Amino acid sequence: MGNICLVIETFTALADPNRFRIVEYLLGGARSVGAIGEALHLNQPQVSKHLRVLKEAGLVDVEARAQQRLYGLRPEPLRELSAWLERYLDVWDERLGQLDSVIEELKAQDTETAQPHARKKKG
Amino acid sequence: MGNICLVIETFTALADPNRFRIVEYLLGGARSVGAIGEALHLNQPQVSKHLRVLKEAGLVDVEARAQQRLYGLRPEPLRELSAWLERYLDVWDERLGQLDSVIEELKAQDTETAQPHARKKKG
DNA sequence: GGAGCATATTCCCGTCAAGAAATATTACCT
DNA sequence: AGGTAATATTTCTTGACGGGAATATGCTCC
Repeated sequence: MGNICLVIETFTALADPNRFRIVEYLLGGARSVGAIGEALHLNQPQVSKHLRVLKEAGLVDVEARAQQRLYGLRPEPLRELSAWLERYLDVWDERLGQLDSVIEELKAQDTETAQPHARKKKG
Repeated sequence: MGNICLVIETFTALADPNRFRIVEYLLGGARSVGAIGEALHLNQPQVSKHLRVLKEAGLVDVEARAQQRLYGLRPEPLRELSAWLERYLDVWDERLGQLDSVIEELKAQDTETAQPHARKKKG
């Protein structure tokens, strides 16, 4: 299980609309601070500050290129998020499965009257 | 593509540690307000307020049971979140694939000197 | 219908974070 | 080294949010 605090930090970082837009924009590839600001109509200090938060959350990393810095996405936090999410999706799928088995059981009981040949899945 | 604002709303709702804890707790099944407060050491008004936010984000729903109300998780927002996430994971897997093909290409160029028999993948 | 429990809402306060403008830092070029 | 472009940081203000206490609503049972 990945550390929970990191997931919350990811949520916090992505809860801000402008940071979310930055991340979405960076999905197209690493970009400079100026390019981000121009594309998203944000002034430069805002972009730098948001990138700072994203960097502290591990969502982006920097690569110096001449006098500008390219920010690009880092997969790790969203992979952790995915791992966290999976626990929930699994539980729901499981519950669906239980529902299925209940349905199956009902069907089995139906056919049981016709043919004495039913099986149960779980113990 | 699910609506983006909903994903941000999900992030916002889960960015608060106590709301996050509530959601984690509810993964074990629907619980009453009092049970949540007792389990997580939160006083009742806080729990109600956090549940309100979670409900407005669609993360929980309520079922009245006698004089108490049972709050349970709703799968939809986290499924949407999963769909959003998949775009990112796909891109990264894709890039890994490209990296693989680059490596393959380099290998091919290596063998090209030995045997004149190399192939390229992409046009 | 009143008593009592479970939950929801309101009010107030402290804190924190985002936005804007100005300034500081860094790196490249000549 | 000075000039300039790109980025980072600071300061300030303001609005939003969480926590606590008190109060309001709703439901059940007698």
